[in-house]
Amino acid sequence: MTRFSDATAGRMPRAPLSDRARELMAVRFRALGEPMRLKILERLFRSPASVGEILDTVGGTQANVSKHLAVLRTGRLVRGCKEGNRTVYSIADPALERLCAVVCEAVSREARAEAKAVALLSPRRIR
Amino acid sequence: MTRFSDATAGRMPRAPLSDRARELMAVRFRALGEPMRLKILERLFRSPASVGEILDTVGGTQANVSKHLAVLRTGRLVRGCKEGNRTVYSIADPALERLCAVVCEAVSREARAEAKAVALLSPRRIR
DNA sequence: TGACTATATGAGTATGTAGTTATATAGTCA
DNA sequence: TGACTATATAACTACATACTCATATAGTCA
Repeated sequence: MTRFSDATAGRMPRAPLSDRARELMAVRFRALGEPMRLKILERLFRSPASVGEILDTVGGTQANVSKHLAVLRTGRLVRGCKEGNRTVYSIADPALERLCAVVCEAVSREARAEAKAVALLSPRRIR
Repeated sequence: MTRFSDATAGRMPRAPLSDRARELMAVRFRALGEPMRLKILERLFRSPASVGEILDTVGGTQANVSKHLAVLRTGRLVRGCKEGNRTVYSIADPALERLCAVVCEAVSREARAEAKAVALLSPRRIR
């Protein structure tokens, strides 16, 4: 079996990961690496929703959203549950929102830092 | 400026993100979505290292590693520092290891769950 | 200076993937 | 049953990106 054994809270294991483990991690990160999919997740963080409801929030075509949901399913980030006619999607891993929030904050912090740097370079240039 | 304002610890902001914010997040996640790059980061979690040292650990061609490092730089996950002849790379964001560890553990957990499920389906089948 | 070392980058190829339109599948309701 | 609704998938196009090989850039050391 794949060696994942010595993962420790907040730190990466001391032993190198297996190729398989890195591959699975990459699938998951790749699934998060697309704005439309982040938008879909953002919707699902609020509450579970059917494809139609997601579509109302994020826009785009039904086929496209459906395919993005397939990617998210494959990465095990969301789970789809048939309810009669519809499929209701929900977040599969409770750690996911925190994960996104961490990156969201990092990006936000840097954007602010950059804005400040620009302001210092050209003070009062924009009225 | 881009609106990132109301990020909160561990939760995503209640207000929808801007397209720009989602784009920046996606760049970062995409940078993590590649096994070779995860391998490089794994090396850098241990300590800063020059391209040559990274190359010794992760293998592959110099050109390829160099390009992966460029992607990681663009995503602001690592930082390169010229030291004479060499460029020494290090992790740019201290939150990064935790981020990877969270995903590593999630993947690990599911791999174990799946292994157990398989074992239940075919008990004692493999001697 | 010239030979050497370390790193980055360009060109080219192969593969992946986001998006579209059209269609298939499957549940509901008359 | 047939019409309708909700979702998934196939075929296609356009574009991105991982990799390779070759070359450029820039520092070191004789």
